[in-house]
Parts: sequence; C-alpha cells; structure tokens
Amino acid sequence: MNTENAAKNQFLQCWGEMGSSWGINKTMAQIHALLMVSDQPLSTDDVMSELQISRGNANMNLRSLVDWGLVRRSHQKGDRKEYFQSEKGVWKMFCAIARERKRREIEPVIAGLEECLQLAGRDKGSENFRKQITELLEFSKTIDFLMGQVARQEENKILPILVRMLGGKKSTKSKGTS
Amino acid sequence: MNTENAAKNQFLQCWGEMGSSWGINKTMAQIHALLMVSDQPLSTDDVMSELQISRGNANMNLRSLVDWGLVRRSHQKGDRKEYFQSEKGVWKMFCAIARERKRREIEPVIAGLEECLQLAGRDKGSENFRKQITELLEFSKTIDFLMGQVARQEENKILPILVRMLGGKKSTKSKGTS
DNA sequence: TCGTATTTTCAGAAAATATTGAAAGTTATG
DNA sequence: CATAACTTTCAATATTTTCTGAAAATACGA
Repeated sequence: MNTENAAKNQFLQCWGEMGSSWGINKTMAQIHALLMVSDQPLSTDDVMSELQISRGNANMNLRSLVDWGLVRRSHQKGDRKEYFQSEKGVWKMFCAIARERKRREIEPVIAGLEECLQLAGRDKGSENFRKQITELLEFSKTIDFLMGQVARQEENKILPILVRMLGGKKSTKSKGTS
Repeated sequence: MNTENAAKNQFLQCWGEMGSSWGINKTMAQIHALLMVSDQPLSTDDVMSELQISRGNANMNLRSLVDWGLVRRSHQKGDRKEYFQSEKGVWKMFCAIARERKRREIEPVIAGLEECLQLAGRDKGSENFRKQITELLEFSKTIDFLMGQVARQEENKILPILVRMLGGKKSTKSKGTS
C-alpha cells in the first residue's frame, strides 16, 4: 500500500473491515474502495501495486466485483489492457448489493425453509416447528420482495420517506428540509 | 447431529449457511436455529449433543447469542444447570439483529469515514475524494438512523407499509388499494 | 467452609478461507 | 499465423477463523 495518502489508506482499511464483517472478502472490499476513490479507471497492475497483492488475487476479486455489478470493465484507446471503473453513486451501489444479496442469500434461505416444511409433514408433533418455520418463511419472503423492489428504484426516494416516517428530526427552522 | 428429524436438520443446516454468508459464525447460527425450534429451554449439554460440538464451542456461541439479545438464560427449579431459550418472535429477532449490527458494524464505519475526512484536509487535490467519502458517510448515517429507529419498534408496522408503498400485490377483491 | 456441580477460559489443533505465482489460455496486431 | 501482451486458472501455501478439551474459576448446598 503506497504511503501517498493517509486518508485513502484509512478508507481502504475501513471499507475492507466493513466488508469482512458482512461476509465479503476483505480484498474485494478494498479493491472496491480503491476504485471508488480513483479518478481514472485502474488496470489490474495498478490494483496490484496499490494494494500489494498478487495478480491472481487482483484478477479474482475484480471479477467478483464485476459479477456483483459494482465495477465495470473499460478500455483505453491504443491500450490493450483492461481497465476497471467503479460505480460511484452510493444509491446505485446499494441497489447492486441489495440485488445480489437477495439472489445469493435470501432466495436460497426461502428455498431451504420451504424444504423444511416439506420434510416436516403434517403430524401433530411438528406443529410448533411448522409454525416457527412458517413465520420465518413469511418474513423472508417479505424481505425478499422489498429488496427486489428497492433494487430497481433508479433514485433513492424511499429512504428519505422512511426517515420522515420513523421520526426524522423535526425542522426547527421555518422552512422544511426539502 | 441426531437423526431424529430430517426437517430439523435441514433447518439447522440452512440457518447455519445463512449465518455464514452474512459473516456470522455458522455454529452460532445453528445453535440459534436449534433453540428457535426447541419447545423447552436447552442446557449446554443438550446443545453439545444435538450439534455434536465441544463444551467450549457451545459455551462461547451461547454467550454470543445472549450478547446479541437473541437468547435468554433461564433456570429450572431444583436444577443447578443453566438453560437457554431463544426469542421466537421473528420481528423481535430482527430488531435485536438490527440493533447489534448497527452498533458493531455501522457505527464503526461512520467513525472510520469521519476520520478519513479529517485526514483528507481541505486541499484542492482531494476534492473528489472528499465528495465520495462524504456521500458514503451521509448514506451510512441514514442507514444508522433507520436501523436504530426500526430496532425500537415493538411491533412490525413498518414492513407492511413499505410493501404497500413499493407495489405490494394489488387486491383482487372489489375494493381498490386505497 | 468444603466438596461437588457447573461454567468459563485459553493454548494448541483443525478446518476453512484467502493468496500466491507460474503455467496455460486468450486475444490483438503486424 | 506467429508473437507478444495480457488474462485466467489452479495447485501449493499462508493466513485467519473456528473448535477442542482439559484446567481454572465460579457457584451452590450441606
């Protein structure tokens, strides 16, 4: 990691940690952070030298980021190398993550819980079990639905509304927060 | 893992996987699953034998579950052993998780991003950097606020409202979605 | 207080995950 | 189509995380 900029290093560190704690490969999160604050698209070699990681590692995690829809491949004219550019809009990023986590983590849970109900049968002894699984399943389906809908919003209209609904700070000034 | 019940095993498996993919120790998630579908509180030994894990492992993860507010310690009269009982309400569980993840994972990110801004200074060269970090920071603060507010709702009123707002299925009955 | 039942801790072992780097594969260009 | 530039793969290795089990600590009842 270059020493160039302490703030940038702090950011790479911070973002990597956060990724880790949400079950995302730390290097993947760091590359994402690097690209997010990079003014130009970066090549695999740029990423390797900035983060001091191997080609294989850089390649694999860049591909993952592309798969997640957080990063685009790009090309510079007169250059054979591939460059990578991050989506910078926070809401767009949020949508991409919501979409992928729905697909990778919520949908499989729904399928798993449905299989539980299948296996549980209808006998008296499994009543409580079925009730609990059914409640989890319905909740999961609601979350699944909401993540899907949120992920397709072009603009972040929903969070400000929620903030108001859940008691956002009252405006003390005469004009609204508009 | 006892062979007693295929549905239960499926559930333990499924819940463990889900935990893993969200950065939660798989065993912790499995113990949680086990307690969720257990009619009586279970002792450490019960958990050990159901999941075939060591005392140390069981103890550590039970403590974590208690720390997360997902499991309560309980006692049976005339028995010196400690027993554990899961919160079963899905909404209550959701709130506990939201509360803890806010505290453990969102708040540190906010602090980290604020430190980035400190370190970045005010010079022209860091303009884009500051803009990006600032946007991430504001988004994080919004999420932080929302998780805090959601976590304190006794009842799940908010999700049904959201479902309606984001295009919940239209009523097929004669009256409109009013 | 003592002895016993129970819980907690923690160093070492095992398992899971992430990383490396070199070879194989691919693609663009003369 | 040969070559050089670049990308991808993957077996070996390193690192991190999780788990074990026995020892230490604690709580309880007589």
